[in-house]
Amino acid sequence: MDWSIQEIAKLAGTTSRTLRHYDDIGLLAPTRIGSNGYRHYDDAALVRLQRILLLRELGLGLPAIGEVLDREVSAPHALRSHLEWLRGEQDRLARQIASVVSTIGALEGGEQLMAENMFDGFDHTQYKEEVEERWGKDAYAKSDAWWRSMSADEKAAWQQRVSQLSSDWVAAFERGVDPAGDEAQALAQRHFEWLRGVPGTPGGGGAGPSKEYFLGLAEMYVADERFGANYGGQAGAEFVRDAMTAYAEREL
Amino acid sequence: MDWSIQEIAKLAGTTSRTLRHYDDIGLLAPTRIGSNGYRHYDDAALVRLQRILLLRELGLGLPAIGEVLDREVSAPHALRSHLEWLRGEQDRLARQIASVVSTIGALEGGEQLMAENMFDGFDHTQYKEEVEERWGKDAYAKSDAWWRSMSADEKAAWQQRVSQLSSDWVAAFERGVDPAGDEAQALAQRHFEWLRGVPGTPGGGGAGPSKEYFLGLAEMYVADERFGANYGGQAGAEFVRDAMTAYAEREL
DNA sequence: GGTAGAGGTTGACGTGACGTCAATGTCAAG
DNA sequence: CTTGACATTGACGTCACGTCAACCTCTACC
Repeated sequence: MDWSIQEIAKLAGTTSRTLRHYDDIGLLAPTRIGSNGYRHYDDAALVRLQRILLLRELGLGLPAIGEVLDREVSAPHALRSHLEWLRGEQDRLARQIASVVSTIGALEGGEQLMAENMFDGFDHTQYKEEVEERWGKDAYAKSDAWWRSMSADEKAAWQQRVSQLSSDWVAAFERGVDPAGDEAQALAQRHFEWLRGVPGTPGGGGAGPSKEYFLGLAEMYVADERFGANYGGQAGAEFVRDAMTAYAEREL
Repeated sequence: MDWSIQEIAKLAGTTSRTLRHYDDIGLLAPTRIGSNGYRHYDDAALVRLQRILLLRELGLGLPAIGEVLDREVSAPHALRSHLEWLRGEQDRLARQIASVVSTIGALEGGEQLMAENMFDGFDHTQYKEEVEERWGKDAYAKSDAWWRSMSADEKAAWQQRVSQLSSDWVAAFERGVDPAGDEAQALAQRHFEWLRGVPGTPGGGGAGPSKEYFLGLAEMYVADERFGANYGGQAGAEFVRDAMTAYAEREL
């Protein structure tokens, strides 16, 4: 049982380059090195190599594989934490796919690739037509002009406030508070006040948004997945909508 | 509208390092570079940056983003091919998760991390206890001794034959042939002849495997997800099983 | 003994999208 | 003048190798 590097590579279904790499990083040393520098492997090395490749196919990283084979951690333990990461990746992919699908749909519906994230990560201007139809033709233009008129400092401060509001929403949602309770209603009020500060939204700069606009916006948040992404997922957006709806019914 | 690199980074929710990177790769050049070398950006750059970040969140690569923004390809087209990729990744992850789960289960059931891939990517020796119980105590030992007695060349040739058989199975499955038809039955026969060449399997080296062993093996292929992975997935394993079962009923 | 040809070696670059120093220059404020 | 915040370029590290490049070794054949 004495194989050259190519032989053992073929036996295990990998390449000699990979074996040299495993030697370099100390994962699998050759059994013996000839006086000519050639690497030689025996059957114990083949077994170790096949275990390496088995774990590699499961997606483990080479350092983690080394720890398992050298008994520093148990295989089930390593696999279980690896499993968490795999599931996390799967979730991330699922969300990304949903976003891509919805974006393709929006683009094919004739919408433009708009700049997002100016207001709250949710591009209100994306709904230009809808907004114009419902609240007047110059809403978008006014909003845009207002934004462009701000200094860099003002914009940064604005964004700071926006992201604070957003993360407070997420925190409340994750703690599982009641959308109709005091805490969520206080957030809804802040959201209302915030909208009052945005010209281009009906009521912006004045008395604040109308009940209909506020309710419509809440529904749009749920309808567009990209908003949800900034508010803790679809369920987060629904939480925000419920709180906003309750607020509107009570106060507006 | 003239921002420093830090200012525009904050506005868009990214870092100055990222902006320098985008400049380096030609994705987003600063609007103006001062005599001191400082980068400056205007609102057109901000819009472009935000589009970049939007597409980046969907998972597109920076070169692909550049092509979309420079109108070399349409956004829906780019997104659709990206979507294929994402779905492929999702499938790969799902299979990997299934394998990890099954491996954890096997390990916790007291089994060892065995070397696979010696015979057909499916480690028959993993079923040592089952094999011993059903076909005699020395089956595993004989198989192991036989394998170790081969020269490197013989082993490589063996693996070549094995992988040829495997890929022929996959090809037949993917073409959707009838498991009970001539083509699949010819493959089942080759599988039978192949098993006859494996000592340690009942009938190996002699008249060939028994009907019960052949049927049991076919069921094991379906039961273990790792076998399926080498034969075109779960459905592939089922196809192989059906063909083998039909063969056994007809010929053995 | 010369010469292919197959196979071995080390060394180094490339992949993707930046994070993270390191060394150094610039600018406004006190 | 000093301090501190911010700017620059340059270069390494990430992960698991693929892919040359330049060179050495072994076997087979004429």
